[in-house]
Amino acid sequence: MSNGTERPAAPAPITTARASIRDIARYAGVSVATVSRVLNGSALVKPESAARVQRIMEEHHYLPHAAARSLGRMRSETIGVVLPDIHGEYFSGLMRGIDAVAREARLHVLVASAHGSLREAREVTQSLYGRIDGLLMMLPEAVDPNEAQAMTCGLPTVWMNGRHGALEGCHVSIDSLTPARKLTQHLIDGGRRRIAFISGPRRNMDADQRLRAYLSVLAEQPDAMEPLVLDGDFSEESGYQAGRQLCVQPQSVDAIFAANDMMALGCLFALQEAGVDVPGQVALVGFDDVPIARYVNPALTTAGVDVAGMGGKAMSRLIQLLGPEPGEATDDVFQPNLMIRTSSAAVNTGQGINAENKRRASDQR
Amino acid sequence: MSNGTERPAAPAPITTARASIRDIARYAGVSVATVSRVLNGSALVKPESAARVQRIMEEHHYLPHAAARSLGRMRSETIGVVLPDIHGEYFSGLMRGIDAVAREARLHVLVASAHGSLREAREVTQSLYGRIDGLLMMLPEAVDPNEAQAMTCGLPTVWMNGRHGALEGCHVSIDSLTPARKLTQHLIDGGRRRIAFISGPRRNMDADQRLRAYLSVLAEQPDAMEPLVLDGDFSEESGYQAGRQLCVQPQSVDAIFAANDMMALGCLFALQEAGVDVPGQVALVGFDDVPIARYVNPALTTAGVDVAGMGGKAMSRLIQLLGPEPGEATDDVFQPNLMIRTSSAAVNTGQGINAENKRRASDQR
DNA sequence: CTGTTAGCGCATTCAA
DNA sequence: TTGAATGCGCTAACAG
Repeated sequence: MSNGTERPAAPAPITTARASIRDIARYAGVSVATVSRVLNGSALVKPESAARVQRIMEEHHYLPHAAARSLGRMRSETIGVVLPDIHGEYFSGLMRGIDAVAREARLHVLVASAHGSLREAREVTQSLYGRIDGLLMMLPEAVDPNEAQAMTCGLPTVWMNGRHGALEGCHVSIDSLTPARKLTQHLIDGGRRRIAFISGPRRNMDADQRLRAYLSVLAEQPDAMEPLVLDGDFSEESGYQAGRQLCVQPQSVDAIFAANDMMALGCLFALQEAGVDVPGQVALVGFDDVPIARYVNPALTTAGVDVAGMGGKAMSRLIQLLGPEPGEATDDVFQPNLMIRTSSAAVNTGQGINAENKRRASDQR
Repeated sequence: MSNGTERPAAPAPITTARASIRDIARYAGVSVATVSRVLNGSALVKPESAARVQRIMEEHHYLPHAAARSLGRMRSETIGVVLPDIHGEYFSGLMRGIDAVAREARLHVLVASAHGSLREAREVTQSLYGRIDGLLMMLPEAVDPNEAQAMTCGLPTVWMNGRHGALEGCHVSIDSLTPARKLTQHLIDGGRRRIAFISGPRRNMDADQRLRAYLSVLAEQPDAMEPLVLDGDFSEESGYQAGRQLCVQPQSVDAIFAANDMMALGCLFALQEAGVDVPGQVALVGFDDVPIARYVNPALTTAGVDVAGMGGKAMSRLIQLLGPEPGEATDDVFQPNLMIRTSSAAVNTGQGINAENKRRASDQR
């Protein structure tokens, strides 16, 4: 490419190796520095020169080489996003929020999934070094703060969803504890006492908070039954299975708290298949407020989590971190709103309650 | 950083500017080339030297700088993925498929959304130049083939979902036409004649194929009603609205074909809210087979689209394109499987059919 | 097996 | 307002 010493006229075919800044400089009859200046919008260029350079660049379909530029200015204008996995509405919502803010700041986004593994998270993050200016991190599970700190490779980092021990730095997260407590309490307030819980993935920090909230509220409620926890993994399939399992002896339970909406929906369909009336016989609540939650029948009570908002906030914070005024460590916590809908209507207002359930609920109130 | 001339002992704190390859070379008492060799696993290094270099690298938390490496070898080990937008299961499924293959090949993934705009797709792609080795492209709408070609910036590209005119190059897509025809025919075979269609976004290539399939099958069916197309945009909300609209005069329609599942689900919930029996009074089919489709009640008939599979295939093809044997232009078309479920059960087997519908359906068969 | 040398494409002093 | 020179961190011949 471009070893000629004269100024060729024909624009390079765009499928071929592209012109470099030197070629443009030569064609335009200026120095490389000048081309670099117009590239970066420097004011110290004579308008005519600038125009000529511009024209030549267009004629040759010139594009600056990002890697070279990165190396020169030690900045890639790219942010790395490391996530536990790539699944469903949660992932897409997060990415949408991140992308919206990144685009505004003309930043690129490099996504990497840890595939649920801490080791992979570490590896992938290291291989990002030199390719990104900052990091948005969400680990599949809690780790030692030193370990977490080491994983950033010294890059400016905003942690999402969950503090790792006493880890310093900037955090953005969604509180699960409070709304999960409220949801459990809401079921109790509705006259439910025999509440089952469908858990999320083991070691997942959100799932864990939700479970703990459920357990703690039950513990404070003397006339509630012993906790009943069914295994789930956040998939509708696992919710469906849990629902079927509960249908074997539906009388033993009058409410179900699923750790996320997809499982709640799977569970709902299992219950309906078995002819169990929701919320008449069994109340049901989820977590996340996925778009479909309000459309199902009965509409699903849940906690409205603004994942996109959190992603956007994380990106904003990171951008500030990269700027001249990084500021102190921050910790932004998003509070979900409770979306009380039909699936958790109180027993005395529910329809089609069978006598036994009704009696028991009244007895215990 | 690293201007010393001797060999310091203390490992650099990882929060500080990191050591470069030169520093490591100096500390290890070898040349930069040797360090580079162990970095790239060259066999031409004496084991002892390699071990020593390895140790020094670890002690200093050395990480090679990706941008520098990119520049040196003119390869970034990164793939750019340009998508029309970042929404829902479709996006996450696609990314999951892409990521799975990319990870195997130790490639990074840079995502960029065009936010529905062709202009933005062009801009973002250009700004990716020098940062990526290849491109996975999915445009928000069909464009002129030259235009499309120009947008690649000469980068090896695999096009996803939809050929732009006579554009050459590698394509991977999912056929919507055939399954959409089959779904329409399936409704007719089930005794339905008054079939409405809920459309997707204007100019979307998939949505367009599905609509055309619906129209063409109806045109071939002399005793079917005139096409009735309601506007939608692929969101459950728009499906819900369309469903409500249809409920105003439910007798006028005995089947609904929604251009995707989310709209079908929104529509289903609107119908149920209005007390319309599905599939008794109205049959319903969607497209995509989102995870939830099989769990709703009645389970949704749809076309099973393997987006993750398509994404993975696109990535595989691109990897080949980047290798020593790029091969000829290819065109892989994925055929969705029809998932016939309860929501489209034939009229004579449906339950709770009202007399009027039953009569009409029989008359027309 | 190892070191020396010369880039990769661009940004950025420092002079002019 | 411009150009020449130097360097970013690493790779890749080539010579030893």
